[in-house]
Amino acid sequence: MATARTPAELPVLGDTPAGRGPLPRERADAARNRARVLAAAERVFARGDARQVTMDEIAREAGVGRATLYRRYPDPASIATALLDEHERRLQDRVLRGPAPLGPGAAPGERLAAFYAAMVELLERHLHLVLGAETGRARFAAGAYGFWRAHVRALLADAGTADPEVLVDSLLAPLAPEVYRHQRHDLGFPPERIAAGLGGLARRVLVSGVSGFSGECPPPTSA
Amino acid sequence: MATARTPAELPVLGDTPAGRGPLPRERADAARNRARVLAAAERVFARGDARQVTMDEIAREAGVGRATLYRRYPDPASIATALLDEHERRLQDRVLRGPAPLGPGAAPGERLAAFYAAMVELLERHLHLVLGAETGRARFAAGAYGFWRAHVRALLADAGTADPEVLVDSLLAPLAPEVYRHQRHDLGFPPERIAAGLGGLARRVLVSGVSGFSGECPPPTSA
DNA sequence: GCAGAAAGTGGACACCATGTCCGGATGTCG
DNA sequence: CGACATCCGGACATGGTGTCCACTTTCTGC
Repeated sequence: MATARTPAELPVLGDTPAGRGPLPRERADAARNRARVLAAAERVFARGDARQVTMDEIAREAGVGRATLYRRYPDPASIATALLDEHERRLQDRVLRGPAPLGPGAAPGERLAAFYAAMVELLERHLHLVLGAETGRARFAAGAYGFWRAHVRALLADAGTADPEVLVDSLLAPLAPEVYRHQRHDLGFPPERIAAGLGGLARRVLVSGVSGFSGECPPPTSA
Repeated sequence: MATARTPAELPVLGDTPAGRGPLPRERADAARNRARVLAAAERVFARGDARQVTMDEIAREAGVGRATLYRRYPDPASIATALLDEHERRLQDRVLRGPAPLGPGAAPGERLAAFYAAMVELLERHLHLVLGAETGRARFAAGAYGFWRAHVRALLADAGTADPEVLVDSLLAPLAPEVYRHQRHDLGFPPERIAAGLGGLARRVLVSGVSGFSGECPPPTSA
């Protein structure tokens, strides 16, 4: 009951929407502009409110026309997503194949705590991008959310938690970028403290030995 | 240690931004238009995507000029907030002075579970307004969030939870309207199931006898 | 009642971002 | 080196924003 294994067929992030497919080779100027655009977007998102970055602004910063942006990305959010892709993929790999407790092998509660810590790290480093990428409902449609959701749901199921399907979104909610921004910058808590709080939450919710102790606490049946 | 009491000096919602203050009386045409605007906004938010309701749309629906809207409300979100005010105030009153377990008197875990259930009820009934009112960071700046935050923090402190200050925002995160919308409409879960999941979470996190792991069971308070 | 003052109203305006189109420039391949 | 496909970016139409100001409605004091 203890070894949480993430199912193999988890949804993994696809290629970038640009899709440098196998078909025709990408032209040199196109590649140059793609790099320019991404670099410029990184700067633009970093300075100022990521939530109201405009295509115009990125185009100006990159020194290209707006139509060039629209050729590949429909909106600023998708550019932020493209920038995040690599980082999220790396983290997904650590979850799937890395060492415990983030990777397979540890108890579900410990794995969830480690996952929380890793996500806090990601948010700390790339908050501006996550804020830019996940405007409201887009968060749930994103490929990354599907992966995290499947992972945490598997941990919940492995720990024998009641109704993992409905609890999983509640446990992912504290990782919404707006929540982290509030805790981190409005309230001023250091990342370690936020991660520690979430870790405590994880261990309390996913008590794997729920019936293993002497005290016969009736499982909290929901009303 | 069990009786959770909410501090008396909780921040309570102020008057509506219109501020029908003591100063000059509100003119008849102004009152008439205010009612028109609110009724129209209710309709507009209810039909379609609350996140992209525009001042133009509300003005047209109300049959008034845009400048009339701008006189009182700076943006659509503040109109939605005004519409929510009454409902949230009523719920705040039940939390402060109503019967247990939502009001004072029950164990912290039970009170949090009841609070979750009440919020799910509010979200179910007025989701379109909450979605319209809380665009990203505005959620945390709103007066209502301050109230819920103080309440839940008091419950955490009363249960002896470690670092309530940092945990409280994580426990409020599942109530973000976007999260509820996803669970309710993308995934199709009924409100009762969502409330039950949150109730289980509440009882697990707020185990009042946190240090005594041997025999302490949460009191079997019936709902 | 009535006139004047104050408050309220809404059409008009300038600004900005969006998303698309097309003439021209730029690579790539034969 | 020339032809062709691809790509670029200025220009345009659209729609929302927020403000200004001339006009109308209501309230108050005489």
